[in-house]
Amino acid sequence: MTMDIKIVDVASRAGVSPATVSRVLNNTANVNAKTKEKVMEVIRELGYLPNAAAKNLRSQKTMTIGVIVPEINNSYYAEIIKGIENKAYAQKYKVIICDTGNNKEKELDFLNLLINRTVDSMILVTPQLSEEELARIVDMNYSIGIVGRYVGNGKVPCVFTDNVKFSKEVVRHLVERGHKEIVFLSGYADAIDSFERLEGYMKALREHHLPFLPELIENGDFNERGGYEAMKRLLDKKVSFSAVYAANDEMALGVYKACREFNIAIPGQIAVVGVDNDRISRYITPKLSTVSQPKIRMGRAIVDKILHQLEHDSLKEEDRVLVLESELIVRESSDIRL
Amino acid sequence: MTMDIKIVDVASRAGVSPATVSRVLNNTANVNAKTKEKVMEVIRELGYLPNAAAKNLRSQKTMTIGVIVPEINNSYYAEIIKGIENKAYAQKYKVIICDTGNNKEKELDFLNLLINRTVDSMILVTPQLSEEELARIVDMNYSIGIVGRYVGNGKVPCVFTDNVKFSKEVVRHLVERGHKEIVFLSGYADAIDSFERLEGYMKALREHHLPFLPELIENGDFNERGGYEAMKRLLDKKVSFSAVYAANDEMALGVYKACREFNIAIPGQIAVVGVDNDRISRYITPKLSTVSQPKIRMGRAIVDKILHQLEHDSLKEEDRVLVLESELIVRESSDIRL
DNA sequence: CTGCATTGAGAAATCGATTTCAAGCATTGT
DNA sequence: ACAATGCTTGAAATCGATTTCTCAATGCAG
Repeated sequence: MTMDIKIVDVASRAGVSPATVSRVLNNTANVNAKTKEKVMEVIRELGYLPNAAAKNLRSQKTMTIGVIVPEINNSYYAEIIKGIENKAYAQKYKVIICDTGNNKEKELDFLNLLINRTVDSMILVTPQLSEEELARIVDMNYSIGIVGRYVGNGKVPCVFTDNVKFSKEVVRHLVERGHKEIVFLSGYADAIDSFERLEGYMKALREHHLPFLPELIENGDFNERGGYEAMKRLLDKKVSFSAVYAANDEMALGVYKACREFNIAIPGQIAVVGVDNDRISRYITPKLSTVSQPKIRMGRAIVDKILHQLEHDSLKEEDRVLVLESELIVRESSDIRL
Repeated sequence: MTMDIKIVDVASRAGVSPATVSRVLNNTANVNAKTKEKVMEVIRELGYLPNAAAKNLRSQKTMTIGVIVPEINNSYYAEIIKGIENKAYAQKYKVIICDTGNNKEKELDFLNLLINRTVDSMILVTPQLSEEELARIVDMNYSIGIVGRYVGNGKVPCVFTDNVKFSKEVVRHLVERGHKEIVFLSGYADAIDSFERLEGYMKALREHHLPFLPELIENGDFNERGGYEAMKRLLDKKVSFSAVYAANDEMALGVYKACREFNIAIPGQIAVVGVDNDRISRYITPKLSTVSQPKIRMGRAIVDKILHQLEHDSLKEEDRVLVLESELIVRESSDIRL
């Protein structure tokens, strides 16, 4: 064990009381300039750093926020985390992470860090919890923030992109390229993102006076494999279609794989569009059209809101919800006139 | 503010002293079965969780480890973090992360969390710090672990793959395919990985009785752009070569880009091999030959060693260092006879 | 039935900071 | 010259758990 240096050590060496050292350290009251100088000198000399646990206990703050993501090794979440960490660090906060691996148990367990005061606030990225479950936490006056979905509760800051809006844009783009039979490849059927993207898809169809054909909807799981299998089921069904809108790039990769296997040309025979602007979308052949979301900015933004709320104990409703713009990036996989 | 439940609340409600509640909670001494049952019931009833700061302060432990990586949104580091987080969680530890963005200042600053006892241990992934700097920390009896490079100091657990060994394998593979003039694209010239990969490259040349030509070495920065520019410099120099061994996949992507621009066929005119088995390497055309490292396992392994050392206050030398096997994956970009 | 070991549980000390309370001293105004 | 005010500072309380110390009650052997 290291023999750590404590505030009393600094105090006695500087010939003052611990209270004074604390005052110098935190600039929390006037201290004679000379005394202050002496104390600071001793602090430097001994390389003193205040014990975190003691500080946390007394101040009832930890300067730490927790982040819960489904999968940390997925560029979408990794970038959001980067945004969160960078902003947090700039505000002197630390970040504890939890990779749930889509395990709701772990998500719930991790929320205990909020209750036992390990963290001051918790950011949930596309949580599995329902609105009611979130509400219960907030009602106990714990601070949480959500990334990736809208939350009705008037106290929960949230940051996300408008799934409905960009989905409509994707469909419009495909329609403009002459497509009339467009498949929608959903993610988890119960995920809010899937739902909203489907909603945008349907609204766009209506706006363009195209019929909604239920057989053109298939469920995946947001993973490559799910996209691959969904695509094979579609091909088996022998329904006719000329374009696929996959709820994310991962599933679009699955579509690519299936097409390669069945010798279907992209975009010659089938156009493909994904969502997320995963790095791979730019490198794969043909380059994948996709929707880019400002992931790092989303991370930074939620931290902003949470810390504002923590410090001011409130947030105006118009500041609570932030809808960030997403952008349709048309690349080779859909850029062809039918 | 929530009115948190404290141990005294549980105690009074159960008609016992806080000491007894603590004993029940931590199984640290005999408690009458009946009393114990009653206490546990009250704990469940009130949903009591012990305040973390108080616990940390008294027990001088935080059950938290810090992780410092250069870039969290880079699949290589993200996977290592995943391994760390998963293993840590299984052992009831939390993980605080730091994304330095290759900023040594931030790396040093973050190490203070070790000194102020925010974390029990710190894992550095390919740190910028020198052996001496690391030694200084360890000599003050702080616990650290290293991923991605060997450390001489007899107290620092480290986990890595043998750069020299797999570099020799890469060169052997290229030589077997008939290449004699092989470029080595280094990462940061001062990074340990660059150095060791270069060493392996040189040793392999010697073993195969090939001359070492300094003009075939170029420096990059481990990023795509660096690889791209290095490749252009090489082409400018008009030296002759038929293969490129890039110190990581990122730089190999840069090589791809340069080749596309100059209409050089891969692998027809130039073979390319990278390192890391980045997800993209499998999706890009032509598929990139690369070296895969067991990233998640590396993360899990370092946590194992650190916690063992924390608990037993020692580690046998043979347990301190772990060299994991890497695997050369030959794909299209190099799989052709010259 | 006495003496000694064992079990069970409370009172109080402790971890290392911050903050309140009170007081000493100097300065200013009348 | 004396009260009032402001500036510094230290002593002690506090945050909420864990752990040591102590002692009462019980069990068991002789």
